[in-house]
Amino acid sequence: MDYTFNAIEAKWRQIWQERNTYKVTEDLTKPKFYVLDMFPYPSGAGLHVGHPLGYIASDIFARYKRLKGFNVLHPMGYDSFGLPAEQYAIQTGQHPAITTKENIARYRQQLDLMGFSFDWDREVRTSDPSYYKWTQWIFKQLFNAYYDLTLDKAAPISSLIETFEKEGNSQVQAVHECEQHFDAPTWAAFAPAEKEAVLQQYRMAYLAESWVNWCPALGTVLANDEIVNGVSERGGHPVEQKRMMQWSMRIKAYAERLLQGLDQIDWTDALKEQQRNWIGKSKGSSVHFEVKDSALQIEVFTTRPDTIFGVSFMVLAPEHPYVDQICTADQKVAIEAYKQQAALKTERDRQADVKNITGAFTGAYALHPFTGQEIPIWIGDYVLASYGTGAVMAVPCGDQRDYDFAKHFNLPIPSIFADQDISEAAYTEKDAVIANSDFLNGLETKAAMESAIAAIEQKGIGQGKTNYRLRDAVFSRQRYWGEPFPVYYQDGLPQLVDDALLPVTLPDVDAYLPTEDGEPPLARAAKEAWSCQLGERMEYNTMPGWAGSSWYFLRYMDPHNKETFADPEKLAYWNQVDLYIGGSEHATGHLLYARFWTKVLYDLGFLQFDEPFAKLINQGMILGKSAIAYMGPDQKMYSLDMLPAEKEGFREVRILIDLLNDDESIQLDALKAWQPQYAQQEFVCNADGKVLVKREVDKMSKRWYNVVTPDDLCEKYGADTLRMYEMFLGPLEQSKPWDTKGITGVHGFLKKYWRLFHQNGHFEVTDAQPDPAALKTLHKTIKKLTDDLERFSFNTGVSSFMICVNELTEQKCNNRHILEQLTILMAPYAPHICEEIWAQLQPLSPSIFTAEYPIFEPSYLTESTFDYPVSFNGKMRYKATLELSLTSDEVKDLILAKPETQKWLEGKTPKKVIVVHGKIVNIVL
RNA sequence: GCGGAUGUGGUGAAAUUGGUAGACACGCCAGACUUAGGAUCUGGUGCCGAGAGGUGUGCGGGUUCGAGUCCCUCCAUCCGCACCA
Repeated sequence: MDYTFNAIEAKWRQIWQERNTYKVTEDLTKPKFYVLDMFPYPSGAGLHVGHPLGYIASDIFARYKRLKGFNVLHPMGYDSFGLPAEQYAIQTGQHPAITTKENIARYRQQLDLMGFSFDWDREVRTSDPSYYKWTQWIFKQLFNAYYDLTLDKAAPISSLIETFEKEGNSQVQAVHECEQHFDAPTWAAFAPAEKEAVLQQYRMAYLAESWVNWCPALGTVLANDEIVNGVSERGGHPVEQKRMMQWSMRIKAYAERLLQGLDQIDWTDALKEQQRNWIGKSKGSSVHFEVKDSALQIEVFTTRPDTIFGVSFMVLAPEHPYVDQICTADQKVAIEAYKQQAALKTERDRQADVKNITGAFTGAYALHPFTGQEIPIWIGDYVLASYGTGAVMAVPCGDQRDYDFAKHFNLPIPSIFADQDISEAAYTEKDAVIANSDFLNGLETKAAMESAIAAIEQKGIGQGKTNYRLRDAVFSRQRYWGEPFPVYYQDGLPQLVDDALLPVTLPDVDAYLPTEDGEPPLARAAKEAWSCQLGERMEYNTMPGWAGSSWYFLRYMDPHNKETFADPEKLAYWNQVDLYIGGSEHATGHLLYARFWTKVLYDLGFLQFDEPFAKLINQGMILGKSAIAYMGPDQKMYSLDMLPAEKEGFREVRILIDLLNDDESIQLDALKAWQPQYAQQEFVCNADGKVLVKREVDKMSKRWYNVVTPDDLCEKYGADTLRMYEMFLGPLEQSKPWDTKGITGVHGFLKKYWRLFHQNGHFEVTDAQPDPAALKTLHKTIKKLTDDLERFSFNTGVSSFMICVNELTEQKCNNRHILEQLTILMAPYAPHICEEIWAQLQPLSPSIFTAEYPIFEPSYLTESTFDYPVSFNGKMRYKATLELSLTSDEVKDLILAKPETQKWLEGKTPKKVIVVHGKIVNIVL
């Protein structure tokens, strides 16, 4: 009987669906386990073999946990708002909802082919109104919250308003940007617009004018992580800085907790380090410098307060608000010229141009807070307006950029480090002894910092301070295909739409582009196209892509709830995601925002956990191997081995990898039929009459013609083979090029497994007592497999199955007990074939996933003897089989008496003999 | 520049606590069976060497009876951040 994988897989896919095998409900009698994949954006290209890699791993783990008796939540859905569908809509006029629906159908079909154990009843789509109703609701909670520093958590804005009414804002400890101080009567006297303007500076979700990355070609604002090398990630359009009224999220308030929280979760160091980097905590001190002949004080932030006596000038960012006020009349022209020059440069140019030192003198001087010395104030574009206070105290002897600036403009470089040479470069290490610094003299960095901060605080000119690089996240986009805000404007003030009117559904528009006067696409919607129409107008912006993905893992717990985003009891039952698998490209985007929202929801009492993902694994990317052919100047296509040494005039063309034979030669007729430009193609063949191509590793993508789809492989080898092969390729975390060649090995293995049950043309197992050799093989495999799964080593798991089947074949084992246990072990990896075998073994059982996971019994592995490797000076020479009951001394004597030992001793007396019981013998000569 | 990861046969890789380097596969070589095979089976396969043997985990050093694994210097590749005060 042959292994007819196509028929078997189709059969079980249907049965699982009919029986709803993978449906899961809350079950308090079982421990829960939540296995989550990063849900995909359903693109028009469909899935390639790289996408399912993580899904296969998580599916294996989910099935394993289920067999182990856990109640496993393993859902899937779609991150279905996004730019590609909108771009397609702009080009074709087709509503993005239609495109999205079609793409989802295709994804579903492909995912089903792979035999995943998702509970599809829990599917979520971020673009579905029943889902984004709750995204809007969460936005409202953020709007109605502020960060209370005394409680160190988010709290309702209503309690802040109460405080304002009682005592104004002078005693309020909160994260805010409000410069204004007011008492209760003043607050009461504020007009509604004034009150709202104040509140906006406290709200977690707030409207403010901010510098944004504006992409004119796309007509929208982009987040930092949507920009790659200064151009938009999608489309590669230029991006410029622009000041605009935007919704933002006060994520900065959570900087410290987002940092601390990393210690509680099991993620890779690489990923944690990326988040730490992004949050960018630095400790130091603020210092105020008085400006000579002026009431102004310039505040700087420094991480090296110990070097304060080394300050010889100050540098402000060209955009710093004080520049115009302090600039002297005779420097006005130079400063204006420099400011204009700096403004012309895009942020990208400013970054690229590290070598060029530019700046201008304002003519003004600051006074050193300790020495009273006059310090020239310069402006320079190496100081960023958006970080710290937009001003630095320059310590040229201790900072290389300050040093370069000083050298370039001939500013003094006083030394404050004992015995350090600063004639060539700044001394940036933190291990020098401070000198020429009054009360800091003779101190080392750490002590000097402490006493400098103490002195600064005592003088009242600053204080010890922690700074974060993390910026508040811009939350509005001028796009169509995203969540509408639950916001309208009344007297120009933003107001929330009442819960009863949610969701505010996406209105139809006549075109998916900004309006003539630059308003977002939603401004095109007719009044009656809106599901509700309040105030003067609705908010025309939509939410960014990360809105829906910041909480989808919560909705899976209770996807159909109409009363709340998820029932508190269900949230409590499923709790954190126990295992999250996805790509590392989301390190500073999605994974940070999801943690942020989780913490806010926790603070507001909606969740019982404040970290969403307890353990996270990044799967590596599967790369494609492009086929590169060479076109000569004569327009002929040359075989790789027929290229002349001089390749002048030759160009590389990528051709579809499906047109290749196994020996990397082109199927010439197929190429001619592929694209019209090759219909009449002539070739320069090699001696074998072939045209060979070069293979190069690229990202797997349609545009490189190197895509391999899971569909073809499922058809040819079956989903079980593909699942196992993807795992067999190597460690999950590692990126690797896709190579289909090895798949026959895995396919052959499944056939060999099948043959264990079908030796005489029909299914046959014996019920006899299993023999010790088979039991040993089985239990060795149980132990190895379980260990491998617990450390997510899926590739070595597959090897263990191969070893097991090889050994059982060798032993001619067709014992029911042994093969049944093996089948359960293998079911997470190859569910279809194992379910089919199981149905033969246990006809009354509804599914192999109701079986019990095999229990490892160590006694089957106990041995009475051991093959001791005997090594001389650490080099293994021969093996000696000895009883394990022997003591180390007895082993030593027996080994020394062996003729092989005498041979290798070459007449010498061993200096030392090391016996590690049950491991090794080493003889030192 | 800073941070992180990786480096082992012709190829993908394994070696979990310092204890037989190269498991398991692919490929290749030889053979069996077959009208035929992209089927199946058997044997071999790190490199050098006829062999005995030597040698071998990016380079160089160290610790150890013993190092792919621990420590130090350097090199290469990939990823992230980057004028962050």
